[in-house]
Amino acid sequence: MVAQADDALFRPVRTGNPFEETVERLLQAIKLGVVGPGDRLPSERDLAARLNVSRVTLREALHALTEAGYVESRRGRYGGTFVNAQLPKPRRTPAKRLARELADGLDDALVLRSALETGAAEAAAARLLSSAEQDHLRRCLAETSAASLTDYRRLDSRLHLAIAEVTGSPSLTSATADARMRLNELLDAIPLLERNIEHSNEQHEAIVDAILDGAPEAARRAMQEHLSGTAALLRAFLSFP
Amino acid sequence: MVAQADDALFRPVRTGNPFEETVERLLQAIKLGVVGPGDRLPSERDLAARLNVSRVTLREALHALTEAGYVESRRGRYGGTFVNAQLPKPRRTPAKRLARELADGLDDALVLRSALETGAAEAAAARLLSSAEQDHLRRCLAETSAASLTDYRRLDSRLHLAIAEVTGSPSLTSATADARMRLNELLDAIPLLERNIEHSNEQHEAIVDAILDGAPEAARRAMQEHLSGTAALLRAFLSFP
DNA sequence: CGTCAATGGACTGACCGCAGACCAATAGAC
DNA sequence: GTCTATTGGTCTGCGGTCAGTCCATTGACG
Repeated sequence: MVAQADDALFRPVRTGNPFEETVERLLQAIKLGVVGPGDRLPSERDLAARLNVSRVTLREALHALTEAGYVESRRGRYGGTFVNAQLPKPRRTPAKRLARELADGLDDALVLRSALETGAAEAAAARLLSSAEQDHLRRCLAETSAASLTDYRRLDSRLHLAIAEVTGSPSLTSATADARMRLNELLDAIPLLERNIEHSNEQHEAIVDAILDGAPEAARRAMQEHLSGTAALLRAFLSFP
Repeated sequence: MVAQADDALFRPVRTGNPFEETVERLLQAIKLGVVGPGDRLPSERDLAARLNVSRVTLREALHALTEAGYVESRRGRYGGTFVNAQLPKPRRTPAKRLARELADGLDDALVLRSALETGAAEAAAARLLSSAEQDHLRRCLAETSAASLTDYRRLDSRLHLAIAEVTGSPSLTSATADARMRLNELLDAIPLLERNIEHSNEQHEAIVDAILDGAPEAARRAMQEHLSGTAALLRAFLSFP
C-alpha cells in the first residue's frame, strides 16, 4: 500500500549521465524561448560553472547541439556560441513513442503542470511586481500575440515561463520549465489551428491582466481555464492517433 | 532581464555526487515517514536498481546512514536493512545556517510548497479514489491525530505526502516530498506547541474530508488555509532568532 | 538436520567525468 | 599595424562510479 509513495521516493537518483542532462538543459533554454534565435549563450567557462559540469562535458553537449543544427560557435574575443536563426524542425515523434508517453505519463504531467501553473498565476498576482517585471510580462504577452505559426509554441512557452518567473520563486520557475518540456513533444505532435491560437491569446491576456491587477483568485481561475483547454485538446488528439 | 529565467534554467545539472544524492533520498524516505521505525528497506539489489545507482554506491550510502544511527543491516535470508526503532534526534541546526536558509530560499520553498500542495489537494478531490486510497488517507489522518510529540512531524509529513499520492501523479508526489524536505530543517527549529497541533489536526480533518467528499474547491481552500498558517508561523519564528 | 534461496559483504577492471593547464583564434583598443 | 583580453579548442592525470562476479551468512522448509 505504500507502493505509490515508494515509487515516488525511490525513483532514479539521476535520469542520465551529465552529458545527456546538459544537452537536455540547453535544449530547454532554446525550445522554451529563454534564449532566442541569434542570442549568444554564456561563455563555456561560465555555463559550465553554472550547470556544475566540467567544461569538457559542456563542450560535448554543445557539439551535439551544433551537429543537430541548434547552435554555432565562433572563436576569438567577442566570439561565443550562438543560437541559430533558423532552428531545426522538430522531427515527427514516432507514433509508438507517443503511445508510450500517452500511457505512461500524460496524466501525470498534466496534473503536475496544472498545479504548478495555476499556483504560479495565483502567486504572481499576489505579489507586488517591479516595473521591470511588469514590462517583461507585457512584452512576452505582446510577442506571443504577434507570433507567426512557426514561432508560436516557443513564445507561448516563454510567456508561461515568464509568469512563473515573476513569482520570484526560482524553484517554481524551473519546475514549470521541466513540466512544460515533458509536454512539448506531445504538443508538437498536434496541429496548430488558427482558431485555437486566437482563443489562447485571449486567455493569455486575461491571465496577465489579472496578474497585473493583483487579483490572485481571478488569475488562478483564468489559468485553470486556459490549461484545461489545452489538456482537453491534448487528450482528445492523442486518443485518436 | 532574462536573468531570472537564466538562473532557473542554467541551474546546476546535479546538486551532488550519486553518493550524496542517494543518502539524501533515503533520508527523505525515513524522515517523511514513508518507511517507519522497524520497517525493512528493499534489498540492496532492488534499491540500487530503482535508484539507478550501482550497488557499491548504494551500500556506501547505507553505511553512512548506519553510522548516523538511522538504519541497521542484518545478513542472511530474511535479513535486510531496517529502520531503527529509535531515530537519532535531528541536531539543532546552527543559527548561521538558519539565517542563510532564511535569506536564500525560504520564500522560494514556501511558494513552491503552496502551489504543489494546494494543487494536490484540489486534484485529489477531483479524482475518484479507490477504497484502498481512501483507507490510506484515513489511516494517515488518524495516525497523525493520535501522534505523540516526538512522532508528530514525521506523521504530519506522511499525511501531506499521502494527499499528493492519491492524485495518482508520481511527479507531483516526488516534487511535494522534495519541497517538504527543504522546509523540514526549518520546521525542526521551531518548537511544537500543543495548541498548534490541535489546530493542525482540525485543519487536516477538514482537508481530508473535502477530498473524500470530492469537493476540489473546498479541499484547495482548506489546504491553502492550513499552509498559510504554517508559513506565517515559520516566518514569524525565524524573524526573531 | 541438511538444503536452499535470498540477503548483505567484498573485490576487480573499465570507463566516464573532473580540474587544471595550455594552445589558437579573433576583434576591439591604442 | 600591434597589442591584448577573451573566447573556443585540446590534452593529461586523477578519482568516482559502474557492471559483473564471487563469498559469507542466515533462517525457513522439507
